[in-house]
Amino acid sequence: MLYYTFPLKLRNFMTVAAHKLSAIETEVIDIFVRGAKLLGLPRSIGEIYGLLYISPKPLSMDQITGKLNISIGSASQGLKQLRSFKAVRATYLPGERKDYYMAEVEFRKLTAGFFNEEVFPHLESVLERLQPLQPLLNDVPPEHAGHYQSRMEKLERWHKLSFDLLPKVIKFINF
Amino acid sequence: MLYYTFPLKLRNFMTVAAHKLSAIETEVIDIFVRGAKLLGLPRSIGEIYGLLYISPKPLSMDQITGKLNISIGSASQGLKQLRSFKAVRATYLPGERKDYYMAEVEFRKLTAGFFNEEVFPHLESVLERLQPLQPLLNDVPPEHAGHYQSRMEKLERWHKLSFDLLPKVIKFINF
DNA sequence: CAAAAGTTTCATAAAAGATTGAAATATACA
DNA sequence: TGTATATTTCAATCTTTTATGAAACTTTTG
Repeated sequence: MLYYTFPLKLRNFMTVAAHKLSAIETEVIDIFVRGAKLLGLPRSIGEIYGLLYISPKPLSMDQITGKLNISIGSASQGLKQLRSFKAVRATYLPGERKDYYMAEVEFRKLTAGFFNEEVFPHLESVLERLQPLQPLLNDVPPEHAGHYQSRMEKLERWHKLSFDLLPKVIKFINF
Repeated sequence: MLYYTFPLKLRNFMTVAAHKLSAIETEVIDIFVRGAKLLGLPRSIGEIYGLLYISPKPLSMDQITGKLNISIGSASQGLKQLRSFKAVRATYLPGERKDYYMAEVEFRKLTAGFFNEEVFPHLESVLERLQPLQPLLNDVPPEHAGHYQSRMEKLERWHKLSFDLLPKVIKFINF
């Protein structure tokens, strides 16, 4: 197996203390770090998930911190969040005291978990802000009242649309 | 029209020098700032778009910087990005030297622009990283070769899936 | 029940990301 | 063409987010 033996400057922005990661692990993790950023998640989440994704067997927290060179705090928090949207789960290994973690690799479960835990709640909070707007319409200059009214209605339609649509999109994604 | 006359501490995190913004403008902008964050965009983008969304007429850059109390740099960059995914467009106003900007308020155009300019390009870059992985498979310990192989294939299937799916989802959103 | 092992929490440090403002550039007008 | 106006760019600064690591907490085991 091919190992890097010193810290590797990768593609001019990702520096990994890679002496514990094989070339293939490094590349796969890189992909997930990128994916995490795309979803607005911290890089450590991408690192942890990537490592577990490619790992042939479940890993303990100290294996994770060791391989990735991240702090136990990061690992604990990252695993917690990954568990919260079911991207990772702890497995029981007989005779072992530690928890061992493995990646959920089913696309449908990942998308569902992410939308339900990370996207949906935020969307709901937008709705709450829409309510108190109506009374303010009274204080609008009369010549623009119509415009304001119609923009607020459109806003509500948008919101309702995305709110109704999201579950359907998730279903659609999962065939 | 109801105006705030001094800086307003809004819901414990959004502080607006609101003396130039009506209550309704402030609330609408607040919603878009939140939405921007949800999409991973800077708050200034949400502010600018929100202001233009609710404004009855197109606004110049100095009107935007004035009303929102943001720098011209921010406004220029923000408008540039908003233009890049067609969320805002410049309109010609006869006899005016400045550019005047108005918000694109059609949901379908917004989503299409955002996906095409902000999401899609990032997805493409993932693909590029997938290619150089194959040769590394040779250096994997034989007992795990099968596992690595299958994970990489799954990764490619994911990627293809999301790549093929996104355009369909966009179409689906727009009925 | 005490000690050890494992994990979480949280104040602080470090890094990343956004905003500013001034200089450079571009455009319009006289 | 020269001046005024408008916009863009970018290094420095500020803000927000993420990572760290030591202490607190929990669980296991002898």
